[in-house]
Amino acid sequence: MHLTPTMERFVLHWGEMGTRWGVNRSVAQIHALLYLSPNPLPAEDIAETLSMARSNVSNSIRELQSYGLISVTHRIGDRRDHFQAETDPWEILLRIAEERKKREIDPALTMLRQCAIEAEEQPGTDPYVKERITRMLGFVESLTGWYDQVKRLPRPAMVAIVNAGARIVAFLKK
Amino acid sequence: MHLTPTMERFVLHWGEMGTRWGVNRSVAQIHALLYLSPNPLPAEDIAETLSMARSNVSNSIRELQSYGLISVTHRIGDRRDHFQAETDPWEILLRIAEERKKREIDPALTMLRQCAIEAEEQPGTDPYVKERITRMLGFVESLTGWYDQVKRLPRPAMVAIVNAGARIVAFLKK
DNA sequence: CGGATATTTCTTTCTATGCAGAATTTTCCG
DNA sequence: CGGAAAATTCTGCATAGAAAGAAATATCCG
Repeated sequence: MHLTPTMERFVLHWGEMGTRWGVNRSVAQIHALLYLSPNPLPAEDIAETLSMARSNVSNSIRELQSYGLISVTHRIGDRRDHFQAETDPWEILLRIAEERKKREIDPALTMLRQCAIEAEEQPGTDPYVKERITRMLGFVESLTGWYDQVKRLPRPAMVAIVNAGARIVAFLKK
Repeated sequence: MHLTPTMERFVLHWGEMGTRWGVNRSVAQIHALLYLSPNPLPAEDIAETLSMARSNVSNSIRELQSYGLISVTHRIGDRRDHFQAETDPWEILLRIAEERKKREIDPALTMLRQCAIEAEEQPGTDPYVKERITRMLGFVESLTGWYDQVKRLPRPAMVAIVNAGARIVAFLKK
């Protein structure tokens, strides 16, 4: 697949962004490429277009699949896998959020709960320390609770919330 | 400063989290330590408690300051800087969000806008590619617009929104 | 079954970044 | 003004993680 200068810029920037957001450059670049591509691409093409090793594409694809960001399709008379990306930005955001929650937030919650229990049991624990831990735990719990509810909403509802912006508060007061 | 096993666990986990969220281990560990510490700590103590080089503490402190997460205080008869962390989780979250937006999102927006213009100008550009770029741009713009409004809200309003959870939609329909 | 094509796994570089320690600069007090 | 204490900047090394390439495995078709 041929990259126009615009596509190349997009792919490169997306790749750099990835490194700042918990995935490596290759994964993010492939994601960008598939996001832009009008049609599904076989791994070989991806490797060639992005000048990276075929094995690297293979591993990166696996990572993208674990996020649920890409899917496999086939064409008659071609036994290679063809990959295509989810193209709805909302869906992309939510799938990434879900996976990162699983990988990052859930373990953090476990740790915080454990710390809270320990701090309670250990008699000598500084009350300030206790308080800081339980406050942080409560905060993360309430945020994840909010997230768990909101993520189930139909897309149009999410759009409505975002469009309402800060006016949401006015509604709440009613 | 002495670390209880609970504090140590907290600090270590926070450090690992940091690496997944765009700051390095040292920065996150220091942040965790200061978050837990009942009183402000001088750099020397931090270095000793966490067994890291004094220079490393110095650089990490600078990073934390650029996020607005810590502040400097002094004690009479002691000319060393003493550092203390913001302890309100909401404030912590918002300051991190603000800084990451500046570092990550704003440049991404610039790139997307540039790509959108380029794609428009270049006559041969695939309409699908154009569409994907403008959709992503619109999405990020609307999210950041939402964020810019919400971040200004008083803390109690944010708490109210989070506590309302998905019920927020019911309000919107009214 | 055999061999071509496709894919994955394993091993080996390579490189960016984190961090320690040295060197330098700044600050403050006698 | 010295010179001690504190803080920062600089330099280089060590290492984790990313990516390449080799080797192994799987898939499919004649």
